Amino acid sequence: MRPKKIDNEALMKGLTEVIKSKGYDGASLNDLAAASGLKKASLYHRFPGGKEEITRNVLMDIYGQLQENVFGVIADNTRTVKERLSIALQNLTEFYQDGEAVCIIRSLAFGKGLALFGDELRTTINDWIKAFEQLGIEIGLDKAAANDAAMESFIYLQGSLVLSNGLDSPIPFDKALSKIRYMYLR
Amino acid sequence: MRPKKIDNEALMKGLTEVIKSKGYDGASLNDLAAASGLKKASLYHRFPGGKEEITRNVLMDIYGQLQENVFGVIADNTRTVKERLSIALQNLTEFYQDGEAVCIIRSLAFGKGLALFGDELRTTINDWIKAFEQLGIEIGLDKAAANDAAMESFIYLQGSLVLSNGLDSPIPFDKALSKIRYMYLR
DNA sequence: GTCTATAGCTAGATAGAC
DNA sequence: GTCTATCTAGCTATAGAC
Repeated sequence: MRPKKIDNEALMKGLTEVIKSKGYDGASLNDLAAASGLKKASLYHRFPGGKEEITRNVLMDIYGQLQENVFGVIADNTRTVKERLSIALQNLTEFYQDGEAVCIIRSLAFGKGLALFGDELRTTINDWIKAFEQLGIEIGLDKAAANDAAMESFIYLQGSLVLSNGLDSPIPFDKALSKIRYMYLR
Repeated sequence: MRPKKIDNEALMKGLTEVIKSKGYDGASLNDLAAASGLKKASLYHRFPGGKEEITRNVLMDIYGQLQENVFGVIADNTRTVKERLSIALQNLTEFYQDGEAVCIIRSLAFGKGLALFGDELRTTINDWIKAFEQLGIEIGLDKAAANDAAMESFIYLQGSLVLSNGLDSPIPFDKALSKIRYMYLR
């Protein structure tokens, strides 16, 4: 087996950057090739399903990162609620580059993206809800209130990213994370 | 001057539908022509600037609708705050089809859309903030708190639409509008 | 003002050499 | 495993008849 010119990690990093910033329709294979360091034909060797397979892999990669750095942290009951929240929110801040980055869930949740990746998107969103719901129960909320709070945390994150992206300001994102923290530490 | 086959209102309606649901990159001139009832070349006669001009017109049209049905209603101090909120939120419910519709602000707030229409998007968002900020001041909030509440209302709307779109459920959108109402009527 | 026809280009995707 | 070269389809945009 011939060694890979670009290892999987570097490859996914370049591909993810393009898909996140340009969206599914806006990202061309030329863009993806340029950002990954491979030629188009080589991308097809790695991902025979083309752009759709590339995007699905990017989405699952991000799903894995969220599981490890957010959902998993939130669920780790060897730490206090406060510690878990601090780590998870810090990881989210890095993940979304202080509100500068676009969330792939949002950029795929309409048009062709929703049709192609709706199942994966719903899984990711539901995992978010489940993780924060459980955290709500731990601080004493009943099931319904915990579900409300979990949805609210997701809404804060997504809405503040739209606002921070649109106004080109990190402030809404930063404030939204503070509000999420406050929801669970009050 | 030869009469138009499709009047401006019907034309904008078809174009808006496509841009909103498919986004700037996802909407092709064939899509736009099919939805508008005109052929591609006729669209260029009406909009010499092509897809960019079409999208800018759609965006400004929506901006006008928001001004009339939301910002203007919110600012109409011949009515009580409660009345104004009820009408504006009802109009938003129709505008976003109970959470089924995609918000064009969100679908344009990244990639090529943000580069091309960033100014118009910022204007629209800032007008939203200003309208709700003024409403907050009317119910007794100080300037900073009113600004916070206004941003929060925008965040609730956008975030709940991402959630409702992603989960294909009207519930988050509906609850978010209730929360906005509650913020100003408590 | 709308149309058919088409130019010119870029998209996604594949064949086959190395 | 990666590349150059190429195919076909679709794209944005324009020319010119009616």
